[in-house]
Amino acid sequence: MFSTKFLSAKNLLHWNIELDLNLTNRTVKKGELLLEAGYRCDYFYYVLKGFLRLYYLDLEGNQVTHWFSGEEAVVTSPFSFFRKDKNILFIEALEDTEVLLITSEQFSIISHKVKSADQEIRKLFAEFAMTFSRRIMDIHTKTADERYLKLMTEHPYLFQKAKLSHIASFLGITQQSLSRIRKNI
Amino acid sequence: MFSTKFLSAKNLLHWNIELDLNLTNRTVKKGELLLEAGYRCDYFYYVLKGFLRLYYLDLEGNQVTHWFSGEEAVVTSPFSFFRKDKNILFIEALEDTEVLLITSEQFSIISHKVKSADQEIRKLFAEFAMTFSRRIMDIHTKTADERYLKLMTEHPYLFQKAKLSHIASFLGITQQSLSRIRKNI
DNA sequence: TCTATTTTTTACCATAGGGTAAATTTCCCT
DNA sequence: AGGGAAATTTACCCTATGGTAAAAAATAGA
Repeated sequence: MFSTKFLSAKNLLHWNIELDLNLTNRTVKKGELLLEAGYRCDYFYYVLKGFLRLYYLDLEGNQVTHWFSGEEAVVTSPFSFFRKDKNILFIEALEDTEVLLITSEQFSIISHKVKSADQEIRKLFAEFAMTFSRRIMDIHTKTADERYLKLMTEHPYLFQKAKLSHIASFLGITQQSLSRIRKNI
Repeated sequence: MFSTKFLSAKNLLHWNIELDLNLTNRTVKKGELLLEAGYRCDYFYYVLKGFLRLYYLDLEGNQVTHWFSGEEAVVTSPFSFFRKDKNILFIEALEDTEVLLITSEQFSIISHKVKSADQEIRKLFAEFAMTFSRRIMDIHTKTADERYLKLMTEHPYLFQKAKLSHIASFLGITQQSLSRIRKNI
């Protein structure tokens, strides 16, 4: 859900030629996984086309949606990419999806050659931190109904692409509760 | 709660002389506010000594603790500092506290002169994003009891410095629920 | 178009945690 | 040390959401 003018398809493809990055891309069919828990995540994924869902499994094995990511957005499994912790995230394509893969080596090249790169990425992460921060505030101050309505308002297209069960776990409620909420509105 | 070797008192005071930053510091007595909602936050605060609590008010006017920050950590009101949105955070000193104030201008000077600055700050924000991310996962998969025990284990000193009402709202429960949880353990 | 499968809704009861209020304990301040 | 204020605990009932299970609706495949 995060896009940045800096990490745009245009810039990336330009740098790919200019800086000889050798960026690769990958396509994932609807319903298939771009990344599985247990496998290291060595990339930033830039979504050229399609729509992704990030989820993990709770102790009972239920999928919990952590994040959605659409076109022109950047996504990764931060615990794995930055810390080399064991990756717990699955990344699933909710429609046929095409991504550019960016390794940390390739990103280093960009950041050496493009003066503002680190600063721009810093901004991107500040946005990430703020969004998660805001989400915690919403959990602590809004009811499930209010969070649902807010999501509907801010990301209506989500309801075209994701299943209600995905959205329910993203909101931190069961599918049945979401169904009940929808009924009362 | 975030420290970074890069933004350390040692480095900051060194740069202050070397780069002629003119950093100022400020002391806040226990119980007083370093920042109030409604006022712009123009600084990164580096905590030299003491302990801070960040909170905001919900619609009923109740304080909701969003974050704690101890010595050698960096704190700010990101929505205000980065986006120039209206600041909603209060920063309260839970004990006599001394902070270094860093403006974005001063930070720019550092980042122009110190090669790795933007990269280090990028790491700091990645840590922030991951911590908030993890907190959302905990809210979605753990009971209040489990979140309380985790906090006790990971940040025991918190219980020396903060009131239980602060901790309860940080965990997203009422003080009465926290009391009940403590009784059952 | 029909059928099988998946997704969503509905219904029922169970439970974690909230709200109010009062009792108790702890902490300050003089 | 004593008294008043603040913090914490306890008790009560209430509500939002969870869990299980089954019905209904929607979707996809042949």
